[in-house]
Amino acid sequence: MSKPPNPTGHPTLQMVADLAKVSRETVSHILGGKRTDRYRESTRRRVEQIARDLNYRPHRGAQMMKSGRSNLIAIVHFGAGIEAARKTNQTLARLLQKTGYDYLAVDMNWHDGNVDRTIAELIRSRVEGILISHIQATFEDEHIDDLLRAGIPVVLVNGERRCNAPLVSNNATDAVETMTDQLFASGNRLILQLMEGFSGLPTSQRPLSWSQRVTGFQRACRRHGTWTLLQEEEFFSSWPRWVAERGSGHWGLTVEQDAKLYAAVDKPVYHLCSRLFSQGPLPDAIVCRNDFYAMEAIAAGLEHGIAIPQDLAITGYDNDRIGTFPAFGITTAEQDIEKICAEAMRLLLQRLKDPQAPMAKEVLFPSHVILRTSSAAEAARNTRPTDNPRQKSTGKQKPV
Amino acid sequence: MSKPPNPTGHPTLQMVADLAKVSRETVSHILGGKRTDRYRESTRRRVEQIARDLNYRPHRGAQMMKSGRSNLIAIVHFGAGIEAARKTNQTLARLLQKTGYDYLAVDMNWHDGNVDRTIAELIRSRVEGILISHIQATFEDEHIDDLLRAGIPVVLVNGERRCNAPLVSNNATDAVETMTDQLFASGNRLILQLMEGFSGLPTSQRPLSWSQRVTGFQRACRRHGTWTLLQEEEFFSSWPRWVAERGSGHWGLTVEQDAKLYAAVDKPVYHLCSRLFSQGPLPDAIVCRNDFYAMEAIAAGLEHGIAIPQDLAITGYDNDRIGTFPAFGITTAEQDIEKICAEAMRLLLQRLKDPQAPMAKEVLFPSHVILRTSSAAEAARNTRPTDNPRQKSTGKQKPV
DNA sequence: CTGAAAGCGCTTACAG
DNA sequence: CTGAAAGCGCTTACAG
Repeated sequence: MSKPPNPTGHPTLQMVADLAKVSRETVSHILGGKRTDRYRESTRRRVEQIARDLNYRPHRGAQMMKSGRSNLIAIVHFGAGIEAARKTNQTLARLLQKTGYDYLAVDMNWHDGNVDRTIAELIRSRVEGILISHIQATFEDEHIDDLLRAGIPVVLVNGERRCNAPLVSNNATDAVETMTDQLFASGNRLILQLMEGFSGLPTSQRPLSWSQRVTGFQRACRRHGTWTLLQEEEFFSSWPRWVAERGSGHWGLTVEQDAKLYAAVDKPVYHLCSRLFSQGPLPDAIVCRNDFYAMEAIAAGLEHGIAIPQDLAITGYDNDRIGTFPAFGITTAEQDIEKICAEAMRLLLQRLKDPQAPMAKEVLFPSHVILRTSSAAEAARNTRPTDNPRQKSTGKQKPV
Repeated sequence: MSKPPNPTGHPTLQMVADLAKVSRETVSHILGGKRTDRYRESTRRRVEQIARDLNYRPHRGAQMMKSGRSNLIAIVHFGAGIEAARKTNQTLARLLQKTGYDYLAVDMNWHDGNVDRTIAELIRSRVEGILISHIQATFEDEHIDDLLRAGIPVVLVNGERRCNAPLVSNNATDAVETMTDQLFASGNRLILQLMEGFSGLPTSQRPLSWSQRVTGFQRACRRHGTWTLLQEEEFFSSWPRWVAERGSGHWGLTVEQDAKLYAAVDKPVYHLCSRLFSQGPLPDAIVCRNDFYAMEAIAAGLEHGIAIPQDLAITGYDNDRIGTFPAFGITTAEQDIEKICAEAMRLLLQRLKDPQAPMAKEVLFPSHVILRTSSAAEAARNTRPTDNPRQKSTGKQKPV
């Protein structure tokens, strides 16, 4: 039976069927690519042509309801200000396309921090699985549990641990250890690592990315000398003593900054470095959490006439585009995003196929160190006048 | 009649109704917040409690189908590598939440450049309206028409024009004119503007953001002296002559770079500047398309021992975070993203309410110039040794 | 104040 | 090879 156009004006399967003089079922089969052998070539072509002419698109809601599934996997992310996060999301999307699933992108930064609302929405959309990329603190264990209770499997990609969901991520430990090793090997004796702090929280409960970086740094420091953990204020008050001891050994200091300062877009590393650079003396090197923060240190250095790496070596993490300019040449580490995403996808698909299957709780892939000029690890640095806090330099990079 | 849990395991309205000993309709009304006055307080509370206990979420597909609408507006964007784009998307999302619509975020960068597939998906999801943020060349007039033909209104936000869809954007003309004016007023005589080229395309058909920037630059140049448009190779071959004429007037040159080079993440401005800085002589100032490219010029300058602004002034656009560090201090312009997004939203809602209503084709909001140190517009520059291409500098910023 | 019924647009198992 | 029928999970207009 023919029908008038529906209120939203979108053509329906019925309209295509009427025009083609076949039943709706036939159209559904032909357009869905199922049982195409059952129909005459001429029928098939007629139906396809009419669907095209009408600009017919199946109604996703109706398909979902009838087939009992959404065919949808959600990629939940938290903005994409960091290049590595952007690449992760894109890679996940690309891999997902090959699986035949459609995907829903959910940017938590667009949701006014209302995690509950987002979760309700994901369940409402009946997504069949969820990949959470670079999870942030606002997304807590209970939120994951809400999803799992709704029968939706969750895999965490490249971020922190959460109870009851497997995590596939990079392991920064070895890369940071290698970079720190190189710094000591190049003759640096007093090295700072700048990290966000979590006052009160026992070290064992710190986020994974924090522990990895600190552990890597710590290992290299202990191999060459001594490692110490300091709060920012402790650091500034004890700094002259560390400098005085520089000659007598190798020292690595992890400095914890105020977590709130660090999380806000408030240039925590720039501020610490500015204070340090203007009162001096300088450390030999600074190990930063990522390239973004390394750039803050470089900017502070430029402002205070401190040349990288002549006066001070710097390392980052994540291989951001900004670090590739020779003027900055940030020594960094690159994650194997392709492998990480592929493994995350594999775990999710496996769980979708068999919800009971045993599954790894955590899979970590090592990162690859990229040596550039900022760490001066390639060409050992010249002897330098030490402990001159305000020494000027040319601002010109040594040719590589 | 009671039912077994459905295959996907999600609780249904029926289950809530059964447990509450009421009909499905009652549950629908109560949970939907409609006609709450019709039911006893006790019924309402019982139903709500049971829904919560079951973790019931309505099936979006079923709601869509029954109500005949999706209540969904899509925000289509193209990655968010640029901070201004990120802010635009977030602002749109925030404003959308106030309207009662849900939204669907579609990142075109996740779609392997397959615009047709994305459009099919948007129609399939029966979105009721679409906001396209920072539209790129791959999304063409015909794509917009496909959406309009499906009865879905489209509003373009902060990007380029497309036939048949209104555009709400910023107008860079005045801001670029102001920045260029300031450069001339500070004593600069030979100024370059670096832009992506569109070889063959008549100037009138260039993208809006191109025309605005070039027009603004042109106006300031014409007021102070002469303006010329050059292709990159023409520029390099004629450069010595321009330098020779510097003393005799004020000159503005817009240099068109290879569009493909410019679009790819291949540091076009960095490469041009490196070539220019290594062969010299220097211009007095360079006007860049945005802060991102201004940073490329600064990086090239640092590499070649050219200090900003002592040896060369630079301006950008879009007020990116990187430009706020005193070491870079990029003079820039900031869009009124809040106003732009609010107006775009207004247009879309108006069209949704009345598809026939007459509507502005284009609404442009001026940008606000932010003077920083890179343009040396605040403190007139010192007299400088001209035409010394490899002159070294301290790399240290003048204190502001 | 409450409930029975119709139906949105599809897909699939089944009958012919 | 093709079609009639059932039904997914909701909402709404309507009857009581």
